[in-house]
Order: sequence, then structure tokens, then C-alpha cells
Amino acid sequence: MPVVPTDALKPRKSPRQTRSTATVTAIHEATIQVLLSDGIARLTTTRVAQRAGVSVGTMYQYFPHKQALLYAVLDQYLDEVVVAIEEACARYKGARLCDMSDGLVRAYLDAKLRYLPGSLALYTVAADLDTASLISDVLQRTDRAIERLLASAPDAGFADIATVTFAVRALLVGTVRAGLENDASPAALVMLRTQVPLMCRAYLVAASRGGVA
Amino acid sequence: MPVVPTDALKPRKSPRQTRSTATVTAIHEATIQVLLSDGIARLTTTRVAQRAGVSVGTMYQYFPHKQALLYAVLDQYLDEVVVAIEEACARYKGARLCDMSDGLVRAYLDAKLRYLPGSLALYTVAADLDTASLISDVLQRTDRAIERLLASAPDAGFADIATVTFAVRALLVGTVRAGLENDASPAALVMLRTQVPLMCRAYLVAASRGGVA
DNA sequence: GTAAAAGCCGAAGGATGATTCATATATCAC
DNA sequence: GTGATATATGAATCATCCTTCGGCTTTTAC
Repeated sequence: MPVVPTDALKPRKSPRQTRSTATVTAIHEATIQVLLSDGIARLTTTRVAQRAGVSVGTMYQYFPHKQALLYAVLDQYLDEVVVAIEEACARYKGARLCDMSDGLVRAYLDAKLRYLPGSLALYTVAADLDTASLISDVLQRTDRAIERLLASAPDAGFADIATVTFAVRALLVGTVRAGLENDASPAALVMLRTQVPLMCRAYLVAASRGGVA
Repeated sequence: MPVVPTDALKPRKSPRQTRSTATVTAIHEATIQVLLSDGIARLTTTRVAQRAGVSVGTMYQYFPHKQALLYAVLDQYLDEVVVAIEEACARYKGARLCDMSDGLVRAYLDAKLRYLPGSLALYTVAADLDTASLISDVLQRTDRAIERLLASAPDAGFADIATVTFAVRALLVGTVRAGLENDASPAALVMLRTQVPLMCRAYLVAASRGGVA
């Protein structure tokens, strides 16, 4: 799978008739299913098409190549997660530090867990594809939202808010990923639901007390 | 790259002469270099062999297939990191909670950063290969070490030590990964060095005060 | 009803790249 | 020095799979 300039990753054409939007949806879903059952290394255009109940030719009507398909699926998913974060940040703007922390964590977990197990499969896509600019875009939006949120806390002040923002984002994204990806068992879910809010709150409180050198 | 039973991932034969150990080392290093410069999707046996200065045939003398090569490189790296963690846990056994937290974080960061940027490239290997059992092995060793460490703290007690262990491990592994993989800039390193110890300490102190419901 | 547009099909072409093996060279044991 | 063993070579083989394209079917517009 050769690397391709990002502009070439866009869909080939957009569906006009209801028939074709159903096709595109089916292809998206089939992609995730194949990812889950076979892994990215054995995700072939034929397999995805077969799972979606369409022919390869049809797939190539909407996606110029395999990478564009994977890119599209990842893009859509990431966007939904970012929107969830942005909404939560807007909702908790001006709240007390502990409340905003809990709200942010809960929103992120809700978004991530809603799409299980598909969200796990997508981690592998990002690794295979050249997704640097997509990811960095998403992270930028996330950081902007979190930073605005933190700045609005009435009961906290941060010496270096950019660093704290980066840290909170890494804590959230990283810990949840690490907690899920090697076994998304009920125990893991319980751990995430109970401990991540605790971590985030404890860190923010500590950082707010001048913990940033 | 088809999935292959784990037993088949073992090296084909071990080097006997010094000449061949040098070859194997060169192949390992070349693998990481190709991973870094071309990405896993364009990591071909030919490319690795060329970078290592040997022929493909030679590679196949030591590794039954491409996956075994990747597996070996990942395995070796993970082992070094785990050993670093185990040593740190042993060293801080019985220390005060804050000290053990700082020691653990520092040891992990040292190990991870020592191999930059290679350690970043290896994240993508784990995603492509079937490494479930390798990873779960490594995590089990890590968790065992951390749990023993936490249990030995004289100034802390945890209601559910298994959960706290899982949480600390996820925090550490996840946050560091998230902090590095999308840009391993100096700023990211500073963030990790200053904020991760803070997070870990704050969480452990909070969890020790009956934070585990 | 019918022509144009949109959507769909899947066999065939072509490129890539993993793996083998017959052969050649280097090292070791004596 | 010599046979035995270990190591190295890389062209040829073989399998996989991405992508195209000419022709077919369905939908839409009038």
C-alpha cells in the first residue's frame, strides 16, 4: 500500500440517489467488520466488497483507492469523537474545575465506548495509513476546546495552560486507549469509568496549585 | 501479510559464528530504520535486506518469514522496557508512595526515550502483526511488578489494588504514547517529564485515600 | 414511454513483493 | 591443507490483490 498525497485521499464522487448512499454506508460498515474479523493486514478490496454485498467496481466508484476508503472511515469516526469533546467543553465552560474534569472524561468515554468494538479496529488504520495531518488536525481542535475550557474555570489558575492542556489530552486519549486495546473486558470498562475521572481530577487540582514549574 | 500461529513466529535458527550475529544485528537495525523512513506499509523484505547490506536469502536464513522478523524486533524491544520497569519496581519496594511513583515514572520514561525514535516506529508493528499474546505477556509481567510495588508502600493502602495497578499502568503507557506519537518534539518531552510524574502521584494519593469505591 | 444519467458488475491486466533453492564463499576443526 | 559446516547470494517462482473498463441495469426527468 503505497503512500499517497493527502489530497488524493478524498472520495471520488458523492452519492446522488438513495440507493447509492446505502451502498456507501454498507461499504463503511463492511470495512469495520473486516477490520475486526481479519485485521488490517488482510483487509482487501475484494473482501470488503463481498462483505458489503457489492462488487469491487462499485467501491471504486466512490473511492479512488483502498486508502481513501480507510481514510474516510477513520475521518468520520474521529470527527464524531471530536464533536463530542467540543460539546462537552462548551457545556462545562465556567464550571468548577472538578465538575469540568468529570464532564470531559465522561463525554470522552461515552463517545469512545459507544462505537466499541469498531473504535478499537480504527487504531490500526491510523498506524497503516499516512494520517499525520488528519490526526494533527483532530488533536488541534481537541486541544483548542480543552484549553478554552480550562481557562474558564473560576476556581483554578494554570501557570502554563498549554502544557496542562497537552497533558490532559494525552492522559485522556492515552489512558483510555491503553485500557481498552489489549482487552476491552467489563473489568477494563469499570476501571476506565471509575479511575480515569479520578486521575484527571487529581492531576488538574495538583497542576492548578502551581504544579507547573 | 497473513496471520500465522504464534509458534511459527520464532526465529529459524540461531547464529553460530560472529559473522552471523553481526548479520542478525544489522537486520534488526535495518528493520527499524526502514520502519522509520518508509513506514510499515512499505517495509519489504528487499528493502530491509538492502538497508542491512545483505541479500534477502540471508534474511530468510534467520527468519522464516517477514512477520517473524518484525516479531523478533518488537519482542526484544519490549523485553528491555519491561526489565527496566521490573528493576525500578524492585528498587523502590517499601518506599513512600510519592517516591515510588516518581521512580516508576522516571524509569519508564528513561527506557522509552532511550530508544527514540525507534520506539515510535514499533507502535505500528504491533498494530499490523498478531501480537496479542506477546503484548498480553508483557503487560502481565508489568502489572505483577507494579502491584507488588504498590502493595509494599508503608504510607498507603488500596481497597482494590488490582484496579489501581491496571489504572497506573494504563496511565503510564497510554499517556506517554499519546504524548510522543503524534509529535516527539522537545515540548512533548518536557511535558512528559514534568506532568506525568505529577499525574501519577496525584492519582495514587487520591486512590489511596479510599478513592476506589 | 423513453432517453439520459446514475449506479453496478466482475473478469482480466498488471504490479508488487514474499519466499525458495541451487550455487558460491567463508570459517572452523583437525 | 582439507573436508565439513556455516553463511551468503539473488534470479526465478509464485501468490496476492489493487485497479480498470466495457457493458449491463436501475432510476430519474420530461
